[in-house]
Amino acid sequence: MIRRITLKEIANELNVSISTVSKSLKDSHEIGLETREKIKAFAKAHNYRPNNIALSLKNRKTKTIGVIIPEIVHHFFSIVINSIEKFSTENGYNVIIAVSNESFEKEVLNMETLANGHIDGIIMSIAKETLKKQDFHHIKETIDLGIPVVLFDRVISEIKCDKVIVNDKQAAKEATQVLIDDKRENILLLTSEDYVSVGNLRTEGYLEALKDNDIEPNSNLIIKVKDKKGSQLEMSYLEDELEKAIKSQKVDAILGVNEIYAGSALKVLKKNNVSVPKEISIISFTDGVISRYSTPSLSTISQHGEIMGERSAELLINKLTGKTSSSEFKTEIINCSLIKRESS
Amino acid sequence: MIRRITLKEIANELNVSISTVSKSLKDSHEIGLETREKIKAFAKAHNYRPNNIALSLKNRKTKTIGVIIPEIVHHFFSIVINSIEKFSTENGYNVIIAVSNESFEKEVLNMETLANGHIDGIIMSIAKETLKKQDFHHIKETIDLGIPVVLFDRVISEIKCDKVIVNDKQAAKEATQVLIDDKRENILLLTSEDYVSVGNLRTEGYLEALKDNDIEPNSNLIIKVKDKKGSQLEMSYLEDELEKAIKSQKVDAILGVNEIYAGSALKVLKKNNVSVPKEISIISFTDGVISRYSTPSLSTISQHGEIMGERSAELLINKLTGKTSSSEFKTEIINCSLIKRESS
DNA sequence: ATAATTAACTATAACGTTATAGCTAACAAA
DNA sequence: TTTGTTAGCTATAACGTTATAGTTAATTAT
Repeated sequence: MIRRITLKEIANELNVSISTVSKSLKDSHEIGLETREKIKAFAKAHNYRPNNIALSLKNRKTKTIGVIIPEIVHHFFSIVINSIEKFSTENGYNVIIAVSNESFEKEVLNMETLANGHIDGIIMSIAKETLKKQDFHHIKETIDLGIPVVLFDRVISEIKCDKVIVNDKQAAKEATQVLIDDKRENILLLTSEDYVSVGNLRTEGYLEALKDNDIEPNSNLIIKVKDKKGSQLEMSYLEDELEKAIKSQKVDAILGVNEIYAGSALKVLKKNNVSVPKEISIISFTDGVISRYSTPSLSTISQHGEIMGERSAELLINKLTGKTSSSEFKTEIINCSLIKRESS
Repeated sequence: MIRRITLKEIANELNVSISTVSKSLKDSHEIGLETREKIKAFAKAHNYRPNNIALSLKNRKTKTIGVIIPEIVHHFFSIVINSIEKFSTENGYNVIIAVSNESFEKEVLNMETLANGHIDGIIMSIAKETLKKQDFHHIKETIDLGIPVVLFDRVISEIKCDKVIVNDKQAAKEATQVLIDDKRENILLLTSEDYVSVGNLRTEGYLEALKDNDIEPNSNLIIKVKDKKGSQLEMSYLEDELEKAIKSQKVDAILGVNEIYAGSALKVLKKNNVSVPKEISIISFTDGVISRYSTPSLSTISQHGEIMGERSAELLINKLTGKTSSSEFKTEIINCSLIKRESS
């Protein structure tokens, strides 16, 4: 085992001061050329690398970004992380990941750990439980500490910070319109519970499209999937409700607020020998792997996770490097796009 | 903006020395009860939190684990990360993620960055390009620096460290046997190129099963998917080759070394109106979301990513805490299990 | 009464850096 | 000769901790 060499050790070996070594390695003209070259050669030969922890302490900067997400085994979030990681690395930042698992408590804990020196800024998407509780003190405290925060996807207006969102409402409206234009008027909406901001916005878009086309909204056509932790229950709830719904009334289209819901719906329809898209067509949010590999493949609304990740990282890094003022906040809206496949 | 309070500031405010504050907060009996209580109250009121960077410098420990993976938008890897994150957090460690994107250069870079003070140990799965190049100097150097490394899934015997793998060969053999028992003797293997250790082992298992049943292996029934970066090309290669294969010879089963290959195969079969599993049955590795949501759902061999992640983290943390000797290495083998669904 | 002990606290060094100010010798300018 | 300048280096403090080794003053033992 070879311990990493330090400035001090180099200084001792070459009988110069630590300052001389430090300056030489920075190629300072304060140090004579000969000494400088000698020190650089020695450092190189001994594979000197500055200790980042010491630098962090000195500079009060860690060059690390914390990302807090509700889930990691999730197509959309993993795409966003990937893109954050890519952009950050390119700009000299490391990424440290924390998963809240949709739990308020864990989110708070994660935030506190990260805020204690580990990171320069945070990118996050809020846990469902936090949204339900409406308790955002941890986020506010972090911001008060001078640590910039960027919220993406699941955001709240109450907090003043940079945000990156998708035009959920508009996208849902447009998707609904596409279904209506296809002469489908009994559109079933598979959405999440009200406190999830994005689900809510998508529901609004759906309702607006109906209104614009003078279609009376029908509460029997809106299924709000109860989310139980441990998604097994969640899914069977969805399946039961959907089966009831299609048996008790006419349904000729389904709009799902995420891929899992739509994928499950497709399974239910097939089980009931309903042909897709002939009898019922489907459009869903989240352009993930389920949509592409199911049969028929699902038409989806892409939320452009890569762009969201990149923009989030960019907004944060701009704050960290002082490129943008620390008191002015931007909300970037990414336009969704409808990817037409076989299900519609 | 409220800057985090430091020991020094508390000391100044209360007219005591920094040592007194430090000791009081650690409830040292060297300090009188009254002073101690006063300091603790003050610290609490001002929401004092020790600066982790300073602690890291002092203790030469960061309480952080680095994870280097080839991809993050990938069911298996994201499950492993999730599980590493969970176990690590429970044991007081943070997780910092780096993605090699299957690139040797990026893997080396990631490794060097992480090894410069950021982390106490590394868990990694080797990039394809690195496996191809057979250049593992970066991993060896890290180990030489006294930083413990745990390899999972894609490992190499050349490096002495803890490893967590799956009994790939045996699992492939068993899956092949299941197909043979179902009277399928023309089993097509969809595998990766030779340098990918796991693909290789799975191929070996497949061949062994054939041999055990006195079936002559047929090279036309083995498709080695060329991996081009940018998976679009990779997939069309697979689709073209597979289509040729099923048209030119009898095929009654397919074994895919991962879910993407199997999912793509399913698409090809459907396009060609081949009924699954009646005419051709499918078994694949990686128990992900594609397998569950495709129709028919795919029988898969689960690699138990959660267990792999947990074991990897456990092995590493045991090294970090000195629970296990730093010179003895273990290879844990996780048993795969076959999950039977509709495709076989 | 003097030495020994103890309680309660403080000073210092160290972890590995870097920025600032300071020092010394050589040489140039007045 | 005296002062000023410059090149080339060093000392010091600081980032926020903690462990070790002091330092007092009061108390106890002899």
